[in-house]
Amino acid sequence: MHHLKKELVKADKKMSLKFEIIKKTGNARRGRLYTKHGVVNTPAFMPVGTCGTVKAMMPESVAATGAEILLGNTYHLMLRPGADLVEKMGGLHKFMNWDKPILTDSGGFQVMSLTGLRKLTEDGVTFSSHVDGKKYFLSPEESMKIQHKLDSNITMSLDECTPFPATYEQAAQSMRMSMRWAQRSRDAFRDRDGYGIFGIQQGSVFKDLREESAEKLKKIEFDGYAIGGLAVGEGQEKMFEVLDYAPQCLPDDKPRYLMGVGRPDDIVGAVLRGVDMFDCVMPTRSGRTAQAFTSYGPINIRNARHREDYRPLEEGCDCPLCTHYSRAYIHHLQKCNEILGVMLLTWHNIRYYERLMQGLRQAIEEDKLQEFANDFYRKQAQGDIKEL
RNA sequence: GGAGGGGUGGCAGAGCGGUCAAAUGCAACGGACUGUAAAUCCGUCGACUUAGGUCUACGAAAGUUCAAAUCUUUCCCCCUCCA
Repeated sequence: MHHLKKELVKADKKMSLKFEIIKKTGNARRGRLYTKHGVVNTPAFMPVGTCGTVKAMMPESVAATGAEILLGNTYHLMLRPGADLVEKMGGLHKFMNWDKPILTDSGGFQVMSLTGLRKLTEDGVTFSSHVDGKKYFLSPEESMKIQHKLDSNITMSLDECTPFPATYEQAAQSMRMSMRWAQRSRDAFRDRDGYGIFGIQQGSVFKDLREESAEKLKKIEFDGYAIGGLAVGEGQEKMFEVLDYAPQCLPDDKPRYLMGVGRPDDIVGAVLRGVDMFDCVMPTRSGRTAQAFTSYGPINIRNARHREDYRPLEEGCDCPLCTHYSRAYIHHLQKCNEILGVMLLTWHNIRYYERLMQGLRQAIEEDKLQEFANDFYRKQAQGDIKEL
């Protein structure tokens, strides 16, 4: 046993995160990712906890939804409370009372979303903090250092999330810089058992750029490969076009993570195309803006038609909202801007996502993914359950 | 009884001769949200409309004026203070 483990480590010296695929159906995979803080069953959805909290949720509640891994953010935590403090407090897991795996984004998304507040050079990015205007410098090396201090299980290499639309030249230039940064990130990453680093493919909507990016990343060797720069305004059709080839040029035996995606229908489509991991603010942000996810499509619970609806949000959902409260009540809470409304709806939305992932995983295991997807899309298209 | 202040769109509240179908906020109605600068943002919000306009509107009525939510008179309400 010991011997076997030693051999594994020796043979796989650089790789410190184990990933196994237990079943394949078409391009879809059912896998397990082993980290120091536990196992992640894939396809997996990671709720977003940017500032060391999944907004409006207690960590124990997040765990109760079935989520096995969270996303945190380098940029936000570096500003507040600062990486040194998190380290001093025993790492992000302990600090925020979440003992399951954590993946941290590198700040690459903020390179895109904070245009105007940042200056980009080959060396790195200088941000003017959106909090107080103070200047912060983030390079691949700096981002790795911070993510080490946060003690995240999965470190993301620093990239530039290429905005859309981009010309071929812009996309190529941006992608190539991200690849240089990927190498620098990998070099600065400290391998430890149960921890890993993911590279991020870019290339916008251009097939040969996506391929070139994948080749470069494979050469560097990562524990997992992310697909970045999608769901940034290109629309689902174009995104699926890219996903028809992008995951396939990444290594087959490593997890594939589609960053920032997405709506439930995006996720189902992406799983069919071979993606294993997702993160998105959609369930949490929507919880705060009255959008509720259901098997019959998203609904806006603030709409007047829910005012006197005594039914649960979703029949058969086991979240606290659906088990104990009516649509009328959550409608009322949201209209009154009550904190509880935000809490309950966030909980429901995350639970909806996690149930969807459970369904996808089971469908892959049972070789019924296509039926599952067909059923899913049929119901989504059908729209909200008709009023009684 | 005396002195003063006021009545504006569902509510609060600006406007005090033309650029006013009337600021702004709230409410209402709808939409958006994809590696979180988000408990946020964006529309609509008198009625018709061939979308250019047309009509009805700032307590009521009557006036002044080319022109009135804005000025005058009377009336009806409301509020504050003094008897």
